Amino acid sequence: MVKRKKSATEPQPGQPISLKILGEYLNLSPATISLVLNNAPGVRSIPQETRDRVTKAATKFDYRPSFYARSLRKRQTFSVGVLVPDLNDHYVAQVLAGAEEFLIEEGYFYLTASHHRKPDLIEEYPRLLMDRSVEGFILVDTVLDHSINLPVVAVAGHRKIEGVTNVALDQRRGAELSLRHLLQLGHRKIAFMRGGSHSSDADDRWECLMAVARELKVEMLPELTVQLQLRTSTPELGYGPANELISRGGDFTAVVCYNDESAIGAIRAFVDHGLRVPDDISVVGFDDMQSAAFHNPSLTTIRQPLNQMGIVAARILLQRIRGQASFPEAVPILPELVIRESTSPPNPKRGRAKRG
Amino acid sequence: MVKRKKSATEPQPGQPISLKILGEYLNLSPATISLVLNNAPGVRSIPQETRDRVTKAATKFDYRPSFYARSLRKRQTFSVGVLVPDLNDHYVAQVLAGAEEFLIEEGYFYLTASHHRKPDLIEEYPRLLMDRSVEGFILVDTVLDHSINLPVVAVAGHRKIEGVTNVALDQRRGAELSLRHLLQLGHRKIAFMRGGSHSSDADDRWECLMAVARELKVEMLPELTVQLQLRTSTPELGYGPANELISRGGDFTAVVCYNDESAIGAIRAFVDHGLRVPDDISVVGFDDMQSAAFHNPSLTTIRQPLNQMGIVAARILLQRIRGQASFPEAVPILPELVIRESTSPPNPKRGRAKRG
DNA sequence: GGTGAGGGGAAAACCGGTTTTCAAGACCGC
DNA sequence: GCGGTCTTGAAAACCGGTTTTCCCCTCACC
Repeated sequence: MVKRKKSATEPQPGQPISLKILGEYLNLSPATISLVLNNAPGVRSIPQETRDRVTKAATKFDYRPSFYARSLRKRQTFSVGVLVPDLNDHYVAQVLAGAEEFLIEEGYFYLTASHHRKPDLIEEYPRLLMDRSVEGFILVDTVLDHSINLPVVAVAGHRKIEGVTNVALDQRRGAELSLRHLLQLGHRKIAFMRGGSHSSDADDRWECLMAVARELKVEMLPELTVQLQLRTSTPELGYGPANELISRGGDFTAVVCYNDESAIGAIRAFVDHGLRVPDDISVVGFDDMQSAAFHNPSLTTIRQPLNQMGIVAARILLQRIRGQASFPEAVPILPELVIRESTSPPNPKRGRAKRG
Repeated sequence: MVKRKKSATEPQPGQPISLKILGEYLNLSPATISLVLNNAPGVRSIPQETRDRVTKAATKFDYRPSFYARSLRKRQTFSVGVLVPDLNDHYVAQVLAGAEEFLIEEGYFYLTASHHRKPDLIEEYPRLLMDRSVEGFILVDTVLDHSINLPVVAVAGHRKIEGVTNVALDQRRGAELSLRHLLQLGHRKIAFMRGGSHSSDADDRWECLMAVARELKVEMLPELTVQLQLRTSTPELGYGPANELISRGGDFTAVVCYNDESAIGAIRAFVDHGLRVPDDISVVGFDDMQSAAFHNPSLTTIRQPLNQMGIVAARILLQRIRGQASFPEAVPILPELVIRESTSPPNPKRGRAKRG
């Protein structure tokens, strides 16, 4: 009776199982096992019985291929890089959550890098991530100043750069929604906040506001416009600028804020000056962040489907990575008006008196 | 005259540069180049002139070693896994931002997975991340139910599990701060919110509250306590429970909320019932999230140094990964009381009338 | 002139997979 | 009894590094 050579080695439990170990146990070559487990073409020639032995052993020892070894050979890492200004930002977090959802579903993970809007980091992080062989990038509210030799999808407006697909809100429609709403309520004296120049949506949104204001014959007075300066993602963003508006003594009954964060800061500033929102001043935000409905007063705002935008960004990125022929050059997203408590008709009794 | 063999190949620009390519260009073996670039011991024998040629060529062609190849051989990936319930959560985002700061400084990147508190994902993600050879885990507000064969550091309380280091707030002190503050203001009828059972801090915080309440002789009446149910990270978390408190008709002048998010929801609920904060009801939050100071009213709360906790977590994790002999079993963090507008002495004129 | 030491660098093994090539034996037809 | 095809699976090359081993050459010393 000829015994089949006995398994040389029963793998030690607790040790990581490699193909070689498995091969020794099964008296098969690593190559064969790889073929079977991947159901590769060419596995055809391997009889069912052997295949079963292989899969059974793999299950038994909970064989888990080394991702790094596999990636090295296949030149695919199933990971992407994500560049954000700061994780502590509603906009960023919501977009990221959406993107993650889609990526994980597709077997991708992502490496995050927060650049805090520092130019040197915006320059450096893409390189570091490329060193780690990410297959593409998602940019959230981040403007790149050089092009990258990989697929890139940007959420929030972006200058046209070769190879960057934009997932951008239809800012023009956003401007229409907020201005029309205020006009309908009866407001005519409207103040405006322009986003900081570092924010990638700021310029586009501003231009759309100007264009729509012109069409709707709303005046944008210089003394009633302020630009955000801070790079924080807290309501402080709008607190100072709102104070500035007040101290200029301008006459206005409503403010169109850059986003919800700054709107909350602005409301705080108004309250601190004894003004009531919306009775004395109506405030319109932008984004509809999760707490907007619970603020006091709750915010009237322009909703961006941020989660959805993250999903879309991830989907397009993977399409591009997979080299699918057609992907959109830019994907427009439609905002909605959400009416809550922070806007109301202007109070006729209370024209804001000029001060100083 | 014997010519040195001419460089066989000038690398094509645009092509990734490998050691082999560089070797052909320099007429050196890949091994030699690796030695030089890493300044490995044994490089001693290589003359300065050769070294210079190597470094110069590496710079010239911007040689960037393949991270995957290197990791494969060195069995080090310089990456860690981060498990969080949801990116859309102030607590999580702040801790994460802190951790990232430290990790990147040390050359580490991290892979994030949001499990949304689903048990199957909490089970699955660690495996997926280990497949990708993370060297350790940071858990944020996440309770693991099985131990992991890698260093793990948890932020927010965690059951004692083998191999998990806790970076946990001193909840007892937090309880003291909030209760003492309310007592000092004159409150005696205090309502309490207990965190949802899924939140890893909830039980610990609750027990500390009970203990401290007993010591300070504050009654915790069953009809004045509610437990959070939702798994969201929006103020809605506290909105329902606060309504519940009101509809029970209990008599209370202050509420200790589980966190700021629920406090904001609670305030909203009170306002919706025509109650004023703090005039009718004082509200204490927990966390001191970034917008707490800008809410209306601004929140009195117990501040957790979340950013710092993230940094500490990352530092300890790296210590453990590097096998440094001593690392703390658990790291206590001290909270602070931040007094703002949402608390004030109770209004003697207004005992909350029972309804129903 | 033989030997030993040191300088310089190539060669090879390795990490753990994937993929292509190739060989041994069985079976087949003539 | 001999070439040809089919099965089956091993062997080898490869991905791009790191690390150990080893070899050759020169020079000094005896």
